Amino acid sequence: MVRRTKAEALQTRAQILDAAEQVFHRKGVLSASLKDIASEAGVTRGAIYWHFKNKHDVFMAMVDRSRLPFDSLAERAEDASEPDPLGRLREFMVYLLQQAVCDPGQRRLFEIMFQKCEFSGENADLLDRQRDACRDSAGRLTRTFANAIARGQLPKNLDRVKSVTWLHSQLTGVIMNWLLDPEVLDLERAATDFVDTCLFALQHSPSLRTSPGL
Amino acid sequence: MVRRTKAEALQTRAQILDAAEQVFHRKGVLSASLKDIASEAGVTRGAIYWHFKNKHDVFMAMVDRSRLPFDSLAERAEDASEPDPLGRLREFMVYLLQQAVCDPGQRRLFEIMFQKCEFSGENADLLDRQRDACRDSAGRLTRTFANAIARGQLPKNLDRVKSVTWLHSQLTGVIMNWLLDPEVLDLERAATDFVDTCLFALQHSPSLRTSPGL
DNA sequence: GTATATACATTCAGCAATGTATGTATAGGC
DNA sequence: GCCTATACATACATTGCTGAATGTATATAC
Repeated sequence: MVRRTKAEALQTRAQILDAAEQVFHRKGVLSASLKDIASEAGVTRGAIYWHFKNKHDVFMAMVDRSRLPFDSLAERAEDASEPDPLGRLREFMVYLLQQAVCDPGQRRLFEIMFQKCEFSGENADLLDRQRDACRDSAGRLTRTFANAIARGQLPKNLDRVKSVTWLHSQLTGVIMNWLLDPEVLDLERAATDFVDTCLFALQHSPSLRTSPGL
Repeated sequence: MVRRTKAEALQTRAQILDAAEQVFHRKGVLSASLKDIASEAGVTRGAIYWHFKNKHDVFMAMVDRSRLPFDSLAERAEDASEPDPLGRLREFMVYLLQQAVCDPGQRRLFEIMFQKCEFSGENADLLDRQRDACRDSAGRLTRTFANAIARGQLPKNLDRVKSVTWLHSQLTGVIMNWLLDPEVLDLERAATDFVDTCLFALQHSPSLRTSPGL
């Protein structure tokens, strides 16, 4: 091959990331070699080393590429002027679960992160970033909860830390468990019931309140 | 070194598995080499190849070694003659969560499985075994639920598949989330509240029933 | 007491992946 | 129309690990 235009170079970069996603998903992040990714992308390793520092750099770029679609939905839920914060939160959670089922790219991403990835060595910083992302979501949930409490959608004496942590765990748990065994349950149908059960528990479970007697 | 007695050989084997646990936890399963494990165990790679076929075999042996303590507790909950199946289930879940916090070995195991392990290539069968183990637990939960329903501890029209899947997801989600960020919450204290919230939802959430109106 | 299987240590060949160095043809600025 | 940075491909050296082969000293069976 020869020198491409800038637009073509960007496309090459995207091709490499697409290929990486496929290969990471098929063989696992650590087991995948740059040779694998290169041949999947229809280029040589030289091209990869031109666009990226090394495999870890490719992986990070691939992860970064796909954090966008969820943000807008989540933001609306934590907007203080939103009259129905719990409704937005419900929408968001259902959407997230259904995306995991229906969007093959999203599902692949989840499977890579949950099953095909070692958080160690070079990837140790990825664990930190996961933790940061986790705390971000927790912060959003906390603000959304505050709005919901102000509007009487959640009880005033809800233990914020406990309930946020609990709800967040529910989401990751459902996704992870379903990915492990997708056959046992039609998650797309069950999503709303799962989410509603979580919200029901938030609203009514005494064990998530600060003062047990209320 | 020289020829050891059978008892000493068994101890060597255990040493290797202990070392593997440490090294897998520190470097990740795929990144760890047999050389690492050997030097951690104070033996040479020759010793490992004597006791095991390869690294994957070591890993499998390490995983198999630690499935025992939970079984007895879980079994009591699914015993049809148990007068308080939900109470046993509660005990078991709380115990499981607290073990993840307090028992360093158990925690290490969880961290290896959740964060330091790629389920791909040679480890693909491990994913199958995870799935099997998951279905085992689901089966136990199903039987326990049946007992609880028979004894009036859970509603008659509970959707078995949905509720079992949901509860199981809660457990794995809580453990996984806490392992990612142990600082934000004292899980040992929160464990009972989390479990009670889950049980509360099982008992009262309309979204887990088969017929919504009841 | 001898023979043999055992429980390792040591050595070696070979591969596969990585990173780098170099080649090369073109795009785009002047 | 030339020059240079760009966007790759190709070739090479190095490394680290694996698995198997071999060595060896001792339990243990007989």
